[in-house]
Amino acid sequence: MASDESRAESPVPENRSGRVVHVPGPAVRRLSLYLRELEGFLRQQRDTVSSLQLGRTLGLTDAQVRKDLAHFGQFGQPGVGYRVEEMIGQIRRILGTDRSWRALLVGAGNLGRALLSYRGFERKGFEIVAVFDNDPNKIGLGFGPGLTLNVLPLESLDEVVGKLRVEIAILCIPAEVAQPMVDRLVQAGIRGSLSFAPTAVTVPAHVSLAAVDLAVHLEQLAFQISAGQAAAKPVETPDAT
Amino acid sequence: MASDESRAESPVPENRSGRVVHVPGPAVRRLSLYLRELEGFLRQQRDTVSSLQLGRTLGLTDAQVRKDLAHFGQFGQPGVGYRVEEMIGQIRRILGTDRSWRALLVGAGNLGRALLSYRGFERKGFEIVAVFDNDPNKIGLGFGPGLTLNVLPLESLDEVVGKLRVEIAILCIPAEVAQPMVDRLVQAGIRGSLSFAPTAVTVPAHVSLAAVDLAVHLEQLAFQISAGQAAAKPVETPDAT
DNA sequence: GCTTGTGAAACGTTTCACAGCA
DNA sequence: TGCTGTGAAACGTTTCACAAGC
Repeated sequence: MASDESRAESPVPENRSGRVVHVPGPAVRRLSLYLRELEGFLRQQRDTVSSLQLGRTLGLTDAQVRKDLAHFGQFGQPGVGYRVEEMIGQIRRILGTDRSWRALLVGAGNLGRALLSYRGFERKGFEIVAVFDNDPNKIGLGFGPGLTLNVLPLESLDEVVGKLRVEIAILCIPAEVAQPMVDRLVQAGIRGSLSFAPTAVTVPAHVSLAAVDLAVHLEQLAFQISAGQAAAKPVETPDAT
Repeated sequence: MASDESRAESPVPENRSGRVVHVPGPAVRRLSLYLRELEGFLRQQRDTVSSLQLGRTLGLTDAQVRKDLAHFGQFGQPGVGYRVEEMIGQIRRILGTDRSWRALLVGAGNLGRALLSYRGFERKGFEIVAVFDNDPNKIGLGFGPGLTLNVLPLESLDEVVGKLRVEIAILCIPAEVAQPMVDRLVQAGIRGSLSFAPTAVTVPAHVSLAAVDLAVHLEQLAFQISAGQAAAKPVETPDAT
């Protein structure tokens, strides 16, 4: 699910010197945001950006930006800033999106359809290579942007994961069936899941999980509106297991 | 957007004694998860739960659960735990979802359609009362579960927000138009926005913002898979402005 | 015996402030 | 002068451990 807490406790990548260091989970989460901003600067033909500029629209201080990036190496030039193109490449490498990932989608409902038609995933390096559903009426239907994907029955799941070397599963299924489905996917060899089911799900230690609960985000908004004067800093709302 | 760091810096609610206290942002985010778990326990006819049971599937310690809840008052009974029904009511009250919220949706694309057809929002107290789009071909089309909502032109936005007293906007629109649309919604009197546009957005201090960037969550997954051995704790992935 | 609520300690993250480089 | 990288300080969150209540 997509809601909350989250100690995405950062694993232990290595920095330029090859030393293995601890990287704060929050820093890793911000990396994706820096990348998104940098891609925007690239479209504006900017060659370099300073930490101040990079943090501005994200509501982050320049010091925060520098600290975050410094966890992974020394990328900036004093007096100049960070080279936009180089930094994009570096962050992609760090996040592991400098190559493409094969994903499958489980649940050919409205949300699944919406995700399939969204081109943003491909641009970021994620390719949805198969769609599954347990509804016999949906099997075989064309799906996705060019209706090039046929909805497959769950029976073929193991086979497809193996043959197509699928590493990531995206779950757009009801809460009640989320845990068993994740278990089955793990069994099939999936290495990570992005779940949109509004329920907690657990996975073995060698498998990764991200969860997005859309209702949780609305609840956070309600809280901010009624209890506070809104978030002090911009928030990319977190989700938890 | 829904991705990113996020200091959803917790506003300053008051606890049972009426004292205004600081509540950690992460604790507020977890409140939604506790609520979701509690609703599950309620369906199982459970009368009470202990902090240990409540935290288990969320990957949280019992101490964490108790500390979080204690920020808002004393709800538990030593030796017994928390009364499920009462706790649900308390958390709803704290989050502000003990009443219903009117929301509008901007962007009648695939994602917008998926969100509209999702009944989970209503159950949580959020009612989508209007849908807008800038595409003339979509104006007037029936939308939503019973096709009861007609897509409206943006010209009528101010009027609708005022007449229907809409407080929350849900944005399913392209990145390029997200900031101007948010500005316009704020102008119209909206108090909070949930944005799915893959871009940073800023709002004035009196307005709340939650942002969910679906691609960001996949990137975090890629990082966990390639750099780490997965998240140490379950994660409801956060999003940021 | 079981479980809460809570100070105090441990731990983690962010901010500060500045030396050093372009 | 402008900006990075980074120790050290400040701050925030989580964990511990235990007294008190059911």
